[in-house]
Amino acid sequence: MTVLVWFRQDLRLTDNPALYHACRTGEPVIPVFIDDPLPTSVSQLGSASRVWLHHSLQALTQDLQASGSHLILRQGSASVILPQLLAETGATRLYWNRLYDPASLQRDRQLKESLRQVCEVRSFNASLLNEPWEVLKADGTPYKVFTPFWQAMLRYGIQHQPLPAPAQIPAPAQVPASLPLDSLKLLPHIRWDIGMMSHWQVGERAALHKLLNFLPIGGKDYQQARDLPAHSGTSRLSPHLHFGEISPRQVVWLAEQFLAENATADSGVRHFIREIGWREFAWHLLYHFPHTVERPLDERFTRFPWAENHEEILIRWQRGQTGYPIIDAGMRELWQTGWMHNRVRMIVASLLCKNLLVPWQKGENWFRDTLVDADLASNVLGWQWTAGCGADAAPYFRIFNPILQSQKFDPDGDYIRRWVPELRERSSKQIHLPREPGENKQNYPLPVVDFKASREQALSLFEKIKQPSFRKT
DNA sequence: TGAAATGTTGGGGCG
DNA sequence: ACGCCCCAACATTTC
Repeated sequence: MTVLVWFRQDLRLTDNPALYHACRTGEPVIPVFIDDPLPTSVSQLGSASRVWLHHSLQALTQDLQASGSHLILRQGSASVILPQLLAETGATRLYWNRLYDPASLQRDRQLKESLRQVCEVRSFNASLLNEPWEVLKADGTPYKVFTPFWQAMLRYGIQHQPLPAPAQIPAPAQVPASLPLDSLKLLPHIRWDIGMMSHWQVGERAALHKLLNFLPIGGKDYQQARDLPAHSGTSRLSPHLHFGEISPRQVVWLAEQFLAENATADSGVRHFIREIGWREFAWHLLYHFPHTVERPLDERFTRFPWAENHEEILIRWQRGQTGYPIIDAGMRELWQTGWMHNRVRMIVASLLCKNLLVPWQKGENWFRDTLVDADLASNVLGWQWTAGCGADAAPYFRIFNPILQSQKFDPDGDYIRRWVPELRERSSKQIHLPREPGENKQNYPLPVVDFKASREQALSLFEKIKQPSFRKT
């Protein structure tokens, strides 16, 4: 009698339903992680995420060890590995926490179906406040607008208090063989990961620490501070949430608790909780509209005339060589740290889609490969929102002016100075502006596109597809 | 979770 | 004192 707990993106011991219920059986528990290259590219982890995963697995291994348990690592298709492990260990139960991306959903459904013959299979919700199918409009259809969705979610509430970490995890008499972590080859050959990871502390304990430090300080005027990329006004919890080092339920629970204990805490904390709501909304949408991973939710955009030959332009954008200081700062922050401030994500995305007319999927792919948080649903929501083809999307005419945005949200230019050293000498007034053609600044490129002209071009192109679609949505 | 163009108002300089 | 112009500052509308 043994329980297999299949870890995926729930790399924590606290509030981990699969692990919790496994321990409650009183039987020996075998935690396992499988590096499973899923067949669809959209489910593959990006390179930055794989680096994070390496460290997160390391942390999980240690935490499990402290509880008397051992994480088993395997590589290959889960539909092959799991039956093997069940046979090998004689386990009679298999527990996991659900994933909600289309490919994992399909795979897990099939697995559940087939393995049910040989053992008890149970799955749990560990990564969302509520199941994506639980909160629906009165007519039973999914929400497409955030505010009513979030109001309904708040009314519905969080159904359970976060679960405690098991005090002790019973180990089997015989621990199955495990691959060494290094053999999963999650780290790159050229060790660019070292610089990136110097910005982060990985693991469940680090995540909790970060949240508890953020609430009292960051909660103060979060609403304004979160828009200033030069300040650490955001929680930076996204990668921890992505790998389940902390659960959204814990985040909301602890934030609510903080509010209850600090009557004077301003609405910043509540606004922060609302951001967790956006993550929830993203998964709600992706669950109900799985095709939006690759195709626009708004069908009219399938006929949008994106630029054909955009390879070189895309590369300039990726490398942070567009000649727009705020854009280049953001893209370089992403490259160097695996993360970008949310306000800047919107600005760089707007430039790519609306001024450079590069299909949003190209930007989405780049973010997916370079972000340590790389959350499929949030990423897709964000890019479709920017392109104007998603749910609750920015109207097509909403085009960010990178200079105005820079002046507004990085008024002293500190963020630009941090990531674009070529411009450090510039005054706070000058630093937002592209290089003038005559300006002697050979190490900083001229702007990749004329903002005003490209804006007008985009407006006229968007105008053409504006007619309502005939298809009912 | 816009930007730019256009419209309106009101204070101050000045003849 | 008054009209006139200029132009911020703000509001509205258009893209």
